[in-house]
Amino acid sequence: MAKSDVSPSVVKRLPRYYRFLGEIKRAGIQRVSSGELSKKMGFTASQIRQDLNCFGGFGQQGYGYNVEQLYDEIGKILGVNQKAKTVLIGAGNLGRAVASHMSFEERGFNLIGIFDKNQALAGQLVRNMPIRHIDGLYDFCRDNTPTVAVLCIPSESAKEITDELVKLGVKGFWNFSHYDIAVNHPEVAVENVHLSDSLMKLSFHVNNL
Amino acid sequence: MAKSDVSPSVVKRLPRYYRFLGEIKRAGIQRVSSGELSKKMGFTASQIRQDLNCFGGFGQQGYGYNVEQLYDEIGKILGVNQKAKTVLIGAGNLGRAVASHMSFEERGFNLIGIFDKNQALAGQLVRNMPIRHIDGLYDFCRDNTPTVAVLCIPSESAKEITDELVKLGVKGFWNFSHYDIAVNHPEVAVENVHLSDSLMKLSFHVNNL
DNA sequence: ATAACTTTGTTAAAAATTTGAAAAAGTTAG
DNA sequence: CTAACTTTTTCAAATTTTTAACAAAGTTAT
Repeated sequence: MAKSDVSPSVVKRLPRYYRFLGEIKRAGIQRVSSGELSKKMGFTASQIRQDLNCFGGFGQQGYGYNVEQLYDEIGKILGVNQKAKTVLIGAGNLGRAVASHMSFEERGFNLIGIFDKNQALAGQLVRNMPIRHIDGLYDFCRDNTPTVAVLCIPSESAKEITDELVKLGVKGFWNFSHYDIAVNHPEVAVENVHLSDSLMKLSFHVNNL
Repeated sequence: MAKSDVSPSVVKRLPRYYRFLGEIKRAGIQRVSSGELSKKMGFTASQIRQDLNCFGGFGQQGYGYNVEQLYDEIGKILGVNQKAKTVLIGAGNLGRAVASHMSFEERGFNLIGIFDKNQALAGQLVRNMPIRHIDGLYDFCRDNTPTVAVLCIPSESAKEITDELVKLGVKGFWNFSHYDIAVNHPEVAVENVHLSDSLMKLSFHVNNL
């Protein structure tokens, strides 16, 4: 099956598999069956087999899956060995935390620049990288051609900056803002992290236990 | 339809509706049709009508939906007017950013305590609230009975703390750690924010455009 | 080498979600 | 007040996702 035919539901679970396999691999476990994965991950064994089979048979009857091989294969599918040049826009509380906290390199990204509109932040180091003023974004992108942007900015500024970044060749957005990139730019890849949506979902569930 | 019968897919979209209705309400718009919502939000009109109908007919034929009424109704369903007592565990980069950045009060939560195992952070103010040492968590919970916890801690510490919090009566977790609460405590409400999963999903999509 | 056992790959069925379309109800304009 | 129009509600069809079951293949123990 071609990668682009993989259903959204499967894509959503791939990172879970990857993380879990990484854990048991580091724990020294060499083989694992769909049944064991099922018990520890909370998916049905049937679903796990179905998912993994989208990419060709990695398992072996009577044995199960080789942890390291499966880990590597899923890593390849996810592209975690890529080095997509990435800029982060917005170095407020959230932006700085994301910049410092995330292992971009282990997930297929290479963070090459951090920008903020607040002149006072300029020069301050985050992750050993100076915060740059947003005015330099255009030139920076022209010179360094990043393909991915992380948006940690308020939604008011988001439309303008997104439009510019798309023009400058950015193909993927990790979007922490409330601006709806996907509706306005259906041609790029967008992954939204809507923290307040998540919080409201929790509110719903807590109030309906 | 009873709230607990609402399907996960619908619950996932409720916060989107709530946010968007809030925006257009603040912009002074008083009525809206499913067709307009569709165009601006990127769902089909049919789906929107189906979703909103789960909770009883808020709309009126030939007119559409009253923005303010619909906003209030969805707010009630989500429980954003609640004040669930909430503790945040882990005041590292991410924890501090979440504490400072999120509008807990507007989403149904009341943040009453921040904890960290790092003694050096104790007393430091975040959101006008002193960081407390984790050793005080037990007494604090016994005295203040929080019902929700935000976990911004590494997964190694997560199991122990989660077990203790569940014993102390915490019913909902906003989980930024990689520890799988839901598998081990199926009785509580869990909303996971797995940033690295989201990042890997973006990697997949960027590499398969 | 053989037999019993395990576990995958695969197919089919079931369940859930999304989309489409028509009937019912209310609005707006003349 | 009537007729044309808009839009929801509701029902049915199509699609997607999940679950179940079984045959095929390989492993392990004797």
